[in-house]
Amino acid sequence: MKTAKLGILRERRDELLHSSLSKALSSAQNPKQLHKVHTLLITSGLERSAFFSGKLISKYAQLKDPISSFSVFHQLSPAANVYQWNSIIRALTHCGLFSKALELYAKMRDMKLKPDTYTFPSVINACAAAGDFQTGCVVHNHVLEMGFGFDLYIGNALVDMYARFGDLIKARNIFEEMPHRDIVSWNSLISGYSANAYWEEALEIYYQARIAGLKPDPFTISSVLPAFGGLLAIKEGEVVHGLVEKLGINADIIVSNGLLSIYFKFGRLMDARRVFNQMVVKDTVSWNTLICGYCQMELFEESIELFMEMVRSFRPDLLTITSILRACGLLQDLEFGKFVHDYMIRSGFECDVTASNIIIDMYAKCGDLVASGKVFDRMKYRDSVSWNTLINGYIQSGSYDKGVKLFKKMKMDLKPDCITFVALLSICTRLADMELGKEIHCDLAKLGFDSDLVVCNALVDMYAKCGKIDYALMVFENMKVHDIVTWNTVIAACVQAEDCSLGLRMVNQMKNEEFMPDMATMLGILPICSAIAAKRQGKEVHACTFKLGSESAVSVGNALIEMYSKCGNLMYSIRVFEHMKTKDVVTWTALISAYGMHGEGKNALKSFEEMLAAGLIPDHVAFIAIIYACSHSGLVEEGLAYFDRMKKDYNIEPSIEHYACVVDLLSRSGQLSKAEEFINSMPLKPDASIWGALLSASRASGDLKIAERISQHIVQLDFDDPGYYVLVANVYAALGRWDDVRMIRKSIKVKGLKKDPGCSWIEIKKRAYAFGTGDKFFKQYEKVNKLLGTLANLMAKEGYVADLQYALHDVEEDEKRGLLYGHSERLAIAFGLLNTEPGTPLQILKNLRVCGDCHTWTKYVSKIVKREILVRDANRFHKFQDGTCSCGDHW
DNA sequence: CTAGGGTTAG
Repeated sequence: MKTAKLGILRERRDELLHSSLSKALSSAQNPKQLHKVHTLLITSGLERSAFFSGKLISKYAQLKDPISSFSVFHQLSPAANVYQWNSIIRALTHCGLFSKALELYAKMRDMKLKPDTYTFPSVINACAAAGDFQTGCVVHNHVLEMGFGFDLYIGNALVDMYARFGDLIKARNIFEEMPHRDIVSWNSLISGYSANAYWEEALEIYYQARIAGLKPDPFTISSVLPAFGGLLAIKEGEVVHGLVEKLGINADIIVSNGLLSIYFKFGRLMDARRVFNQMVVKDTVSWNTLICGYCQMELFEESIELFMEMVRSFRPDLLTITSILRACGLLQDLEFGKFVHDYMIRSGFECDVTASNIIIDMYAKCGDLVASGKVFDRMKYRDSVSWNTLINGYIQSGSYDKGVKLFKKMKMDLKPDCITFVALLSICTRLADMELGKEIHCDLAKLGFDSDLVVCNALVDMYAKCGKIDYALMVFENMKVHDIVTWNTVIAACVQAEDCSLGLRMVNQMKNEEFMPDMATMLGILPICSAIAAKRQGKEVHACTFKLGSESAVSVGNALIEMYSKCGNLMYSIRVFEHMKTKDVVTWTALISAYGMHGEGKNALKSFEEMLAAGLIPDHVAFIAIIYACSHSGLVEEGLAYFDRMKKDYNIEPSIEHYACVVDLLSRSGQLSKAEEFINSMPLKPDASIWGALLSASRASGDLKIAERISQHIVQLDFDDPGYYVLVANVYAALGRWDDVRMIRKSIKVKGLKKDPGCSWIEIKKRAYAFGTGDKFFKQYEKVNKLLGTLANLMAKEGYVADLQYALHDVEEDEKRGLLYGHSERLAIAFGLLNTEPGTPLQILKNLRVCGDCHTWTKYVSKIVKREILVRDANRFHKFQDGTCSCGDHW
């Protein structure tokens, strides 16, 4: 009786002890309290009880003390039961000791202990977190073998694991086959898609969950927000923001941080700011997102101010520091950058690879490559980004050889990646060093990077800029996917190779593949339009710039000015110029050149002075433009004055192009001997362009004595441009020295040079018609020939006499006249007259300079047929009207 | 069992 009573009392006491210890255990907030409870458990002999040992293990893990967890477990084994094994595996996983957790799982199986459904979630979690795909699959098999495939928690863990491995197909399959799902299942899949940037899929699952009537929780929202951000789905993002308010989860810090982040991605600074200001609790991530967002919007000064504000109440972490270092680099604020670097070292973040990489970049952007190199050398571990960043730093500072050297060192240490090769190719491009380029091409092909889009784009660019358009096109043809940069590069390659028709075909092909042109595309197409005077396409591009909102970009405006002027519409050039809000030296130079081409020298002078008044400093190109403009309007004194001012006032050493312009200026105005004197007094060795300028002028003015002397100079120079040989041959032809003509023609052939055949174009009703010299094989040849005959008779009455020195073959006079008839611009003009309404102005394009006889001929035609005829030759525009030409014969 | 912020390039 007594013992029974005692027994009941003891039981009652044990119960009370048990429950109070249990309460104390779960409410322990810190290691100190926990150790106290642990001691009590030991003294009461409850430490190893199934209930308390498991709790202890978990509680230590919760307070991030895996060693104590393990020591509790260790005292139990080998007698530990499944519950205790589960606890230790979960504890180790929770504390990040994944391989240790997996080791224990394997040991548990070795001991023939049967895992239960509670074992697997943490084991799977450990595989996922450790990135151990193989073990993950093995564990998955165990799950199936044991018939746990339908367990909700295990299924959720598996979805998460495969998603982390990037195997979204498997994750999706498991998800689809789960007999029961909860919000965690949906969240795991959404987050898996989001983390792997499968934005559309993330949204698809999110909307499915919504349709299925699931209530989103903070996990759902923070997993789906990056997808809205990634797709720039502003409207939908705002809807989610509304939903967050409605669900009352706007106080969740991770949700708010997510909202903050997407508003920055949308470029909505004010909305981001509002989210941030309304946050009751902020953490380091909130501040980092804010600071980083300001950096993304290029508000670097403001981001540094925010950083200063942050440090008053928060301790910046590694990510704060790296964000701010990026800002320092982009601001080139070396001073502050050094300060932050120092702070980082003091905070013990120096060993972080990413942070060190950013520091290398920061110093490089600030131009201190020595400091970059020091940081690089001090790093214990380097990844490919470290190497790439330093290589790119050397490239930016122009130390290409150092970049190449570092690349060779890198190859001995680790595998270069596609970014490394892009950097190296840019070295080849900048140096136009194709030998190195080919070497790099081989290197990267061996590693399989020749299928990488960005690398291929860089290859196309490299070959094109090295002058090998055929290689560039070969790489392009072999590419499986293209992006907008591919097209822009290949279009630029065509421009570089002066193959306008190929360029236009590329533009069409690009449109066929439904690529939206961007600003770079426009800047690529405009020079093509300029070169072939494709005004219609040029106008289309102009319209496109409005659609893209890039019409106010300076570079676009500059290209438009050139395009309109080369297409013969000076007025539009001026209009574009006047509408530009910001104008740089290039803008003014484009306008000055436009006036120059159209023979409006006075306006060119005026513009030049206006440019100076606007406070811009002319560069060497601006001087070429103005001297050229003077030369084409016969403003000799003014041109010479600018040549002097360039040296005196702007300290620009004249280059060969400037000298060529001055020679042109003097000789066009008929001052041939002065030009020759000028050449002989030049400090630079005159090249073909210098002698050529004088020669063509002396031929035009009929001074064959000088022409002959100059020709000898040119022949002696022995260069590779066929144009000048043709010029010399023409002089000998005019002198009737046909043996010399034959000799020159032969030497062109021997050198393997090909002269550009004369060619003219005219556009009628959206179609371009091209005519070569002496062409007979076109549809309306008979009609054209008849019209030329009629015109010849009318002209003869007006006093026109053919200048036979421009017929360049050794034939009888009558035949010479016939040859002149066949000059391509005459064919084009006659064709134009036949196929347009009377009174319509004609616009002709010619690849070479107009010959003297054709110039005279066209003047007569303009008077006889009462038409305005605009001819663009290789140099400039000639506007023929009522028997005169706008060039005032200065062509 | 599920969530947020950082680096290099054409």
